[in-house]
Amino acid sequence: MALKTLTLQDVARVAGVSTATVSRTLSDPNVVSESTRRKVSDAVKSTGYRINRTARNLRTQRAHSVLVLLPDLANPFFSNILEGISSHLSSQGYSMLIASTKQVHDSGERLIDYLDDARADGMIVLDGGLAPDVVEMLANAPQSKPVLTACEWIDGASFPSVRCENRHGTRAAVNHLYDLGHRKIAHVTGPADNVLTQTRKAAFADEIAELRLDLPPDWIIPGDFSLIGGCDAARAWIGMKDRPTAVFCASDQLALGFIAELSRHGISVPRHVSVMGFDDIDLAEQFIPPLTTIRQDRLIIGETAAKMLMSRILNPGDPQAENSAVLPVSLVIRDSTAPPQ
Amino acid sequence: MALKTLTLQDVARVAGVSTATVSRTLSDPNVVSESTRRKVSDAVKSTGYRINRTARNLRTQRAHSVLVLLPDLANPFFSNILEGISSHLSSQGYSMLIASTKQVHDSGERLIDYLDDARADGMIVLDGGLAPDVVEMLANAPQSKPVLTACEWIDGASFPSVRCENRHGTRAAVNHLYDLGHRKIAHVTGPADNVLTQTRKAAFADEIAELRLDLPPDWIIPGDFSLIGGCDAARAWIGMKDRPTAVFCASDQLALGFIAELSRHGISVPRHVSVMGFDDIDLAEQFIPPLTTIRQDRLIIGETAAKMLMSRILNPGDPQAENSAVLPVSLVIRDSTAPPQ
DNA sequence: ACTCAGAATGTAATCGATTACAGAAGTTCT
DNA sequence: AGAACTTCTGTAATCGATTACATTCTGAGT
Repeated sequence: MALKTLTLQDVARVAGVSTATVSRTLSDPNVVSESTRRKVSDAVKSTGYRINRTARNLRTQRAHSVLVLLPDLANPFFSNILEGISSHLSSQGYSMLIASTKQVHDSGERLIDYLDDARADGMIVLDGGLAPDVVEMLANAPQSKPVLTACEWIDGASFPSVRCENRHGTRAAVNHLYDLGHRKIAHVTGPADNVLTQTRKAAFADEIAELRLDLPPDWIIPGDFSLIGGCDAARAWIGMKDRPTAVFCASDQLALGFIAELSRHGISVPRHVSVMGFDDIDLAEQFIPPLTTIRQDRLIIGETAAKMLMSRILNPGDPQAENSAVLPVSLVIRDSTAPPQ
Repeated sequence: MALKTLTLQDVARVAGVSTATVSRTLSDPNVVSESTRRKVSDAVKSTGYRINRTARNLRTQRAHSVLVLLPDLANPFFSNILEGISSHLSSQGYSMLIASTKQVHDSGERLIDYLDDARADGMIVLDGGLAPDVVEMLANAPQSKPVLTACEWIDGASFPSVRCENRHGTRAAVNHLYDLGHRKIAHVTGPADNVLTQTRKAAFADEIAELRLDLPPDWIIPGDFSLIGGCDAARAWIGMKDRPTAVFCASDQLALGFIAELSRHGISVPRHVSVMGFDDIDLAEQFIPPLTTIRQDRLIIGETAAKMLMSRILNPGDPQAENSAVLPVSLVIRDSTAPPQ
């Protein structure tokens, strides 16, 4: 049962040619003659030969795989992004390795090891909150392997990145609420140190100012992108003397938690207050009420990131490699927003 | 900047010993003398040497990584399982490769290639719906590398597996509804060809029979584990002449979709009908109303699967390797169930 | 001082594919 | 026919770590 591993040698012997010829036939069929090509492919079929990637990787100095780093594997927000990444990578014969920041930390492994020890040819970072020393290391990547950030990015570092139109999306959200007639609009933010939080918060404040609306400090409610954060924010809203009539949450999860908590207090959306999210996760459409939100296409984010990274891996040092991409977002109007009472 | 890659040779030269000694020092410090150990570790530090895994893998005939196969990366149900798997693997110095059945199919890659071409040392399958020819191939795994199924399993194949107490969970669900006073209980199933669907459906029917309750055929409502499936099922329920007063859904997503659709028709849960799910996904607790469900601990499922696979990888042919594990589930009572009107 | 077991280290083969270089075979042109 | 290419194929070195086997060193025992 456990056959001896088949090697190029075996195929070469069966085909009656040298290993070099077999290798060439496999990697670039056009350089060998028609007859050889047939002999070799027959031999491959009859022996059931399959290439040994490890050997190939050693010789070519490529791992033929890419590391994706996320803050938290259990967060469904990333699933579609991974799907997009993996889809492009596998079309290129590359595999996807996954690690979460938390685990890397727990297991005492240094992130950069993946790049250093030839396990991966490049890296896509989905976590803008990497510790500064880690960022430092990546920036001086010893083998100068490409690193790219997606969704989030890292302030102060200059990795190429894929981002969404966060400013534009935020302003579209505020405008939507304004158009419905809202004049008292609050914002539930993500975690304080997050780049998306900062960008969206600033865009929110800018747009509110441009519309000449009031913005008391406590209408910026600190959150953390999670369901629980949304619940907390809802309680903060409930406790306000002068309650905003609309709330723009920095993530869908926040918005869902917010609505859920309100509902436990007998407050109904959008009757008593309009609520918006950001992301358009799968559940947004199915929630009660279906959530008005800003949609980012996570599949495309993933694909774009993978494409950009692959092009840097395959053409290292190409000066005209795209350095960053900004992807569009769109306003999706559902039932969680309505004119104020 | 792009330094020549450091090899064992370099370390050996600096430390003034042979490559064999360096290698031994790294893999098993106890076999070398105290003084050598220090010389080598100094040399490693001063050169900044990092092992080349590809070379090691080639020589040891191990990939030091495991492939995880899921039906659909975008399904949040799997995230926690992945977290559990990855957590254990990385503690063992192993990496996790991920592929989705869909992509493998799209890219024309054969699954077994991963095992065949030395990219992975073993495989965890989270998709019970693999095509029979694929299963056939895996079963006759050429290099006899271990394969294991988790959550779902494959009828007719005898891979070791990690499962949950599906029967017990289902019966607990039915009993909970019965205890609340329900006598007319329906079941929304998963996709027809799924092993979990079949198991839970059978357990449901058994328990109903044991309780001597009626079960008209249309009270088994076909679904597909998804939100949309739940919506469809809700419309089926609405269309019934004699409506069941409680519905046990085969997944949380089904239950959420079910409740959402009812709500769009002005029907409220649990006032007009009690609804239960299965899984206890993160959102179950935050939904309105919070969902009564059967909890499976997905982190532990993942960890268990990884442990079992690793033990088979590290001790191949160990006859006393655990062949399968059945993990407990628990009833989580929240607000989506109540006594009938 | 001498033997000998055991510990520590070194030498060199090995894993399996790729590829630089050289040589053979086949074409075209004068 | 011979020169000058082009196209194909083969030989052998190479990627970087591991490890079987050989060798040297150490110290205990007599």
